[in-house]
Amino acid sequence: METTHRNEQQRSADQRRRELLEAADRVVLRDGPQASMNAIAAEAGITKPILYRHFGDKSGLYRALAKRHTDALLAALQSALDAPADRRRRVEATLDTYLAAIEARPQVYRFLMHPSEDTGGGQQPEQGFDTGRHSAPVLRRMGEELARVIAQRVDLGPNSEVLARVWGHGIVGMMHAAGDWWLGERPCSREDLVRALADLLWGRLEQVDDKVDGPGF
Amino acid sequence: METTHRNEQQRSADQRRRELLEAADRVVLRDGPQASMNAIAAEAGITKPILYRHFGDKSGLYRALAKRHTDALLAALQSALDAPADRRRRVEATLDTYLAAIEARPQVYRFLMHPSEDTGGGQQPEQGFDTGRHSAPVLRRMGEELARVIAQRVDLGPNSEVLARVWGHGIVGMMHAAGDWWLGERPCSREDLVRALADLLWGRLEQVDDKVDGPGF
DNA sequence: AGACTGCTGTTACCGCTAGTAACACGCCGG
DNA sequence: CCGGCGTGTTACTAGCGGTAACAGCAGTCT
Repeated sequence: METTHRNEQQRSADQRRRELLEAADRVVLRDGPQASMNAIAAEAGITKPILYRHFGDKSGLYRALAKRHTDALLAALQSALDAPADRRRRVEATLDTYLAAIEARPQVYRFLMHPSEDTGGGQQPEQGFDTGRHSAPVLRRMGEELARVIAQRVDLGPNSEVLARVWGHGIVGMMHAAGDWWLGERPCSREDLVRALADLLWGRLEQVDDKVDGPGF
Repeated sequence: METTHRNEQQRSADQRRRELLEAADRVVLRDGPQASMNAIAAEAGITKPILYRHFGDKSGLYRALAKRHTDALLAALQSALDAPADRRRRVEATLDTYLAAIEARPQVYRFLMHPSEDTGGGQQPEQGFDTGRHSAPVLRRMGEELARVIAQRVDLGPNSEVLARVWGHGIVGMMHAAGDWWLGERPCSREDLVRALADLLWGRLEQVDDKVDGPGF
């Protein structure tokens, strides 16, 4: 029967794909985001063209690889965001979830934060200089998700949609940059960092007093 | 005289270096951050080994190139940060300065935001997985500068130093992420974006009301 | 049976990259 | 005249992403 054959083939292909992704995961965790296709193929016990048949090109493989981790991280953040508690506690829980994730597996974090890798190869001169677009896809998705939650739960008045998206991306960027710096220098505990960031979001920048010996304003 | 000769040589070398940097600048502006050493050498009218004698390797050239732009951007931000006005206006002016800069020259912005390019070449397997460290140097410098200004002008109570650095890097990350997203989608005017971000920093997240039809909290 | 199709896998290659070794010219002080 | 020094070149290596061309093995159709 043809359909059965097709299904078996399809199942086998999907299974193969999963195996390849797991092998790629191991190599990326070991060698960092610049792991070569050759190394990944060797880890999977095969050769390069098979990888290319499955994923098209390197960025295809990396996108598939990133999607798994991104989905997992976003699910964790969603559950923190949906916890039954007041807003301050939910914000702190979300920050802590993100920071705990990057603390637990910095290599995965580093891989996820790499931007789209551009065109990589050397053929097309990529004539059209596309604007900005430096951030990693995971940050975009987190920003959009947070914007959705903000717009859904909070009354921001007119222009609420755009305002929510600004805040979503801004807060995600704040979390990311502070987390990246903290991960490199470890200047304080995770709890302290969470509290400091939540304080910042809670308007302490407005409330704190000027220093009396400051430069006059 | 030997010293005269030496000085002339030195002056000439410095001038040459500046010429090379300007050529590299043109190529990076045209081809993006993945501009090749060959292309840069051709633009400068010379060949590769000279570039390598001047800058060591690609990341050396890129660091020298980035330093110029970073210094210029930081100087502009400093003057906005030092303007004689109240704190809210200074914050808005600083945000607007940054956003205007990335809006005016997105290619430069994109180049600056590229992280350290790792080891690039293929020699060392980079066995020791260094932690995080994804952010571009310009973001680190901006974060540290802002932290310095905050710690100097604002009274944050105990642990003020660490707190100021958290806020510095966090605010810079917020500005960067929101700016990157805005530059790609242009969902609103620059003034609107500045106001939205300043509002966020000014504690509106605390003040806004829950939506009455929200999921119950 | 035999030809055909589709999938998996290989080897061998292309053009590109970063980076380097080795050699050639000019200019200056001894 | 000659040995150093700085400037420049050509020609090369090793590795990368990506691909063409081919080999073997299933199952299907005539």
